[in-house]
Amino acid sequence: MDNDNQISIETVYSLKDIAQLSGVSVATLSRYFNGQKVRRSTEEKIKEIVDKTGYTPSIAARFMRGRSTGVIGLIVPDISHPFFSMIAEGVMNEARDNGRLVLCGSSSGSREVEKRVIRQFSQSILDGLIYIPVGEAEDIPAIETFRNLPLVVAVRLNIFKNVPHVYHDGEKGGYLATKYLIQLGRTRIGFVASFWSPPCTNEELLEYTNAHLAGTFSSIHRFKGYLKALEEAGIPYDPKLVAVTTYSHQAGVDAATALIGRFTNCNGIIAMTQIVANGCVSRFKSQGYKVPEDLSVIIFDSNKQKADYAYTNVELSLVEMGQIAVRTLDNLIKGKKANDICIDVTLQVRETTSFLHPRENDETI
Amino acid sequence: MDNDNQISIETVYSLKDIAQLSGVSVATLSRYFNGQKVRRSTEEKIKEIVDKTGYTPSIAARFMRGRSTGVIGLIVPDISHPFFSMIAEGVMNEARDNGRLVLCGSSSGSREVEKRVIRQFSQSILDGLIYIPVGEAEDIPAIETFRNLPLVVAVRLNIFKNVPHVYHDGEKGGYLATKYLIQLGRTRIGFVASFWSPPCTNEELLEYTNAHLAGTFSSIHRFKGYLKALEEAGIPYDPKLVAVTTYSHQAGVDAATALIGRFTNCNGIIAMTQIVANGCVSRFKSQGYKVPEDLSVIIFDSNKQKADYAYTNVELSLVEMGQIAVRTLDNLIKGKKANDICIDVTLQVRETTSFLHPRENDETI
DNA sequence: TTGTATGCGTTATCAT
DNA sequence: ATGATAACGCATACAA
Repeated sequence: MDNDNQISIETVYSLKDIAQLSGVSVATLSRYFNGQKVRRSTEEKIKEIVDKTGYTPSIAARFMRGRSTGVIGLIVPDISHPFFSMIAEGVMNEARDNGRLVLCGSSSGSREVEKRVIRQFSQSILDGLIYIPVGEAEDIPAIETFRNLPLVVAVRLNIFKNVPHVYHDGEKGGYLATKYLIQLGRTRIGFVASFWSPPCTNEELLEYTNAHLAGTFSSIHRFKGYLKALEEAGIPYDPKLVAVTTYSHQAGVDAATALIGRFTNCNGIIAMTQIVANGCVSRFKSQGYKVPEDLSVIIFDSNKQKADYAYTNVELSLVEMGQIAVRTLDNLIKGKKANDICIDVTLQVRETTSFLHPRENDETI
Repeated sequence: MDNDNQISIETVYSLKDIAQLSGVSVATLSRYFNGQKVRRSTEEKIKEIVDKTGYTPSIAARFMRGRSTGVIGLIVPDISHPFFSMIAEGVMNEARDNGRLVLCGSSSGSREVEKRVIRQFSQSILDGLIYIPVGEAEDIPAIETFRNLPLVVAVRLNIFKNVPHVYHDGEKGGYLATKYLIQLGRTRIGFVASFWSPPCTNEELLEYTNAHLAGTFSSIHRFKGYLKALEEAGIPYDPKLVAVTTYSHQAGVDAATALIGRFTNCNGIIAMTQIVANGCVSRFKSQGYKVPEDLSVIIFDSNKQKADYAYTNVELSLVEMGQIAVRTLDNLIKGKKANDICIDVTLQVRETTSFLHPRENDETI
């Protein structure tokens, strides 16, 4: 309100405008905005006008000249799923703090949609891309699809050669969970493996572990840890204790139904997500099981969002994964070499696990 | 593998390249790609080359010429929160199906961060912006901040004049929930109002309803419906039955503690989210309350992600809200006028509500 | 219907 | 250290 310049905050200014207003050439201005040194007095003049106008460079024009735009892409299978939205939070936070913007697309859980998103993205203005593939082994896009875009794969492994992958140590997670249940005196441990679209039956899971594309599934990695812990403890593997299912609440119910129907005397459960575990537990409860006494449960999850049960879980640090993915991509964009990053996991003991107190008659549950 | 052109799929092509390869001028090409009519034979030639090269227009150059980029912005308070990530899913789906891209930023629940995001966004290449403000009444950004960008506000009301808002009918939701609990014979209905940062105490809530910025809070709207239903039923309002708190699990626990501590003989609860309700319920349960018999609970939520309790809830259709926001923004971008859209809500009766069976001695709980 | 020429905001080259 | 100018890929006014 103090003085009424003819400079309006509504307008969008170009370098040329600023040059005119400040009496400094566009070339010098460009250099200034790109961090090069200018004379002290020049800087003063520029700063004044920039303050008045609120000028900021056009990222479109910048990109047209072949420079970086500060925009990175993020493709997730389903942004409404907390697992991915927490990673996205990490990506966006880290990106923002580095002055980057995030172009985000959700594949809605479908490879078909994912392809469309990738196509849209690769013709876009991105400096680089963080790609979380839909969890199906078939029909993975070819690396050429990404057209020389600096690329980081998150969550999943072994998707592309020579592309950095950021993932959790699933095998260690499966191992820790299983070992802990064994330490609690539980030897009938159910493993509920979740897939977006299950590639095999419970009978086939052990063999499928060695299949060509098996390395891309988180359930498989965790399953390997499960096997390792069993072997270490001298407990024979029983495929009846495996349920192969998907990622929904109903999937958990179905898995529990299967485990109960096979008379496995299951006294421990390892599930991939909280939603699935909720389904499992509700089914077991309706059969009279008590958690954690009769059935101890461990999940893989980030415990940020507290649920009804405080699940004992393998902590997955999802926000952190997003941040790491951005940093890795940054390195790639700057031309540095970037390697795969395996994020460590820890077991958080909460309320869904306890020592096994054997009943008089295990058969009659 | 059939014939070996000198056209490589790796290269990025410009209009000029396509002009050279097809023998059509850049102007005609430009017109063609913008949907104008060209001669049949010309179209054939263009199509052939486009197929071979995989050419797509540079959105940066397009934007520089003042045309639309197909990019819209989405600012959410916290993408890791399921409430917002489900809206984001709707936004991204609808945007994708319209050939648009979504630049997405998370404010991490802080007005300060939100300001930075807005600043980044408004100097960006957006055709328009969907803005979900952080839930604090203070320090709302000025409309000028958005620099003539077509703008749609989602979730919240009364943020800007002459800007379309897309929101749920919170008052109806509060009314439906309260009325239903009353129909179940419950007259001591606790209202757990959640805020990102509570602007008043439970004693002050009734008065705060008329405050300047109160219209921006979803809790307030729902509270109005609560009051209306009470009045209709001739039940006097009791501020002791109100708990003003935040959005976490712990907030729910605290709210329950307050309600219990005030000896309110609460037999119904209306909570804003599932997380909060979970906290509430766990606290009441530890005091011996049974859900739904002793305490019936209704929440506001989208029931997509099934929890342990199948909560009776006011269904919020969040994905749909995202879609509607995009369509509204589309209209705005096309120069059409767009009005506020109030999305209808319905009550979904599930397992956390039942008729009240009075105890012998209500005092001794 | 099609082509030519100009300008959008920026960076890079070259000269000063 | 700074300024003038060409070039980036596209859209459009204008000419053909």
